[in-house]
Amino acid sequence: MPELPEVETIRRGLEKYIVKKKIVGVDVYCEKSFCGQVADVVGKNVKEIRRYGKALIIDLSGGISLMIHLRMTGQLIYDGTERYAAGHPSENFVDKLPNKQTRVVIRMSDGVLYFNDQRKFGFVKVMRTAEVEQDKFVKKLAKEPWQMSVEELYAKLQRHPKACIKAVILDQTVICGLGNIYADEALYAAGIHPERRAGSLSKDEVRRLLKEACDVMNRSIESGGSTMATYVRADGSRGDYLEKFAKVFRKEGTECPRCGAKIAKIRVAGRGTHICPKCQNLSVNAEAGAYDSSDKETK
DNA sequence: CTAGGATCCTGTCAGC
DNA sequence: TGCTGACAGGATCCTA
Repeated sequence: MPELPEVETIRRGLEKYIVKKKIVGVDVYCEKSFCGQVADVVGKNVKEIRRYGKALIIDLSGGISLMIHLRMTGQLIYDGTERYAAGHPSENFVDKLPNKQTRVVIRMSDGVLYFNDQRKFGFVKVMRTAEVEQDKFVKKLAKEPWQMSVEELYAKLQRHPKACIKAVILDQTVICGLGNIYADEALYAAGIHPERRAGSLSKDEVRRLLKEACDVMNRSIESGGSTMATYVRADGSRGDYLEKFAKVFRKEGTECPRCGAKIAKIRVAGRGTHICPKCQNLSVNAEAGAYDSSDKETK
C-alpha cells in the first residue's frame, strides 16, 4: 500500500480541501469496499482528518467517523476546482472519474472524493468517533518509529527471536508505519540483512534500524510520499521518493551506491525484497547475539 | 505463544 | 494471439 508517508501525505492534502465541507451524498460502487450505512454520513460536515498508522480517520459532525484503509492498491482522489490525488501509484490519476477501479464516491459540497482500489483489499468504514480507538486494528497498533525507544523495539524483537527481521518490522503491532518499500530501504541503510533473525540483532543494530526507519520515512513525507501527491497536472507528475531517494527498492541490477555491488532481489516473508548482498550481511545469523567479525559497524 | 504460508481481488507482464 | 503462472507499496486467518 501506500505506507505511512503516503497516508500522511494524503491526510495533509485532503485536510486543505475537505475540512468544514459537507457530505451531500455517497455512491457505493462496490459493496465490499464500504461498511456501514450511507444515511449515517450524508449531511454531515468534515471536522478533522487523523491518521493511525496507515489508517485514515475522517471525523464528521454528529459523532461519526469514516475509517479508510488503502491496503495495497487504494487511492484517494479529490476532484474539485483542482484535483489532488495520492495513494497507490498509477498512470491514470488524471483519467476521467469515476473509472473502472472506483469503489466509493463521496460527494461533497464543492467537489467529489473518489476511493479507487484495484484489488478491493481496502475499505471505507462508517463508525462512531468514540469507537475508533477501540477498533481492533487501531488498538493493536504499535508506536511509530519516532515515538519508539531503542529499548522498546529491542525488547519487542526478542519476542520474535526466530523470525526474519523484515517480517517483524512489517508487523504493525511491533512498529507501525513501515511497509515493503521503507522496510527494504531502512534495512539497507542500517546495513542489516532482511533474513537476519530478529533476536540476533544487537542493541546497536536496533538503534541504527530505528534511526534509518525515521530518516527514510521523513525524507519521503518531505517529498510528498513516493506517489504523486501534488496537484495533478496535465503531465501526470507524481511524488518522487522512489526516483530521488530509494537506494534498493526496485533497483535490482543497478549498483549499490555504497559499495558498487549489484543490488539483488530476493523473497523474504512472502514479499519481494531488495538488498545489497555485500552491505547487508547474513553471516551473523549462526547464533543469536553471537559476535561475528564480518559484522563490522558501518559507523 | 510464535512462524510461515494461504488468502482476499484485479491487472499486468514474461514466457511459452 | 491466447494461455499460464508469477507477482503486486497490506493485513488477517489458519495450521503446525
